[in-house]
Amino acid sequence: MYKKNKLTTAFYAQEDVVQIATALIGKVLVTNFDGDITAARIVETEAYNGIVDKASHAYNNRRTRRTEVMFGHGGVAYVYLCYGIHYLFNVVTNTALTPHAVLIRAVEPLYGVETMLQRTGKVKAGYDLTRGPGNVSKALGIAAHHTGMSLLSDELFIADDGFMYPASDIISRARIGVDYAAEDALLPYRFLVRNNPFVSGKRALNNVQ
DNA sequence: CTGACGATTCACT
DNA sequence: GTGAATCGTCAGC
Repeated sequence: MYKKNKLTTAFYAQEDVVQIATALIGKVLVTNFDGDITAARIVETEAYNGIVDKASHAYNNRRTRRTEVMFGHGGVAYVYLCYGIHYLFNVVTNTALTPHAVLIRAVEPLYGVETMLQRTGKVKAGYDLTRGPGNVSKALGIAAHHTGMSLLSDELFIADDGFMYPASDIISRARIGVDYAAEDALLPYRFLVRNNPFVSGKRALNNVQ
């Protein structure tokens, strides 16, 4: 399912991470772990612009065991534990030594809802099933050990199924939870689909022009 | 080795 | 709106 339409190495290697974060809106994130297939359309992303971005883990060339994967080539997963509880799934972009990444913050389920319910322990498939980055990883079965996995693999990849949101429905906002990043916290690096109920944050703010 | 903390979520008031 | 949960990571000693 969707395997023939995987995004390519060239897509992930693009120079402008903000452009990639925009382009990922509407694409399909697919996981196939242990025979359980789940797929969901991306409706919210955030760009992290490498060493010059105070909100990025790689700011100022901060290179540690955790961030090392971002310093490799694009097209691989960067998954880390946040607040000791939630795994956040990122797409590494650009080429080696340019540690760009895009955080997938919300998706809309397309396939495997039953599996998502099992993974999350939820009984009902509401908007909160895949709303917010922690929930996205949980529903799709993504955890820390997937860090470094290629997005060209058959277990974890992103595909283009031809669907596109109207450009006017994709809007930008300041990123969430990055107040520590000073002036960079104000950059409009968060992209979301207007009026989409799976998008995280306060509803009203997403519906505004 | 130690302590502080986070690209969050959920239950509760 | 507020606060707790919970642990890997990282800087500092």
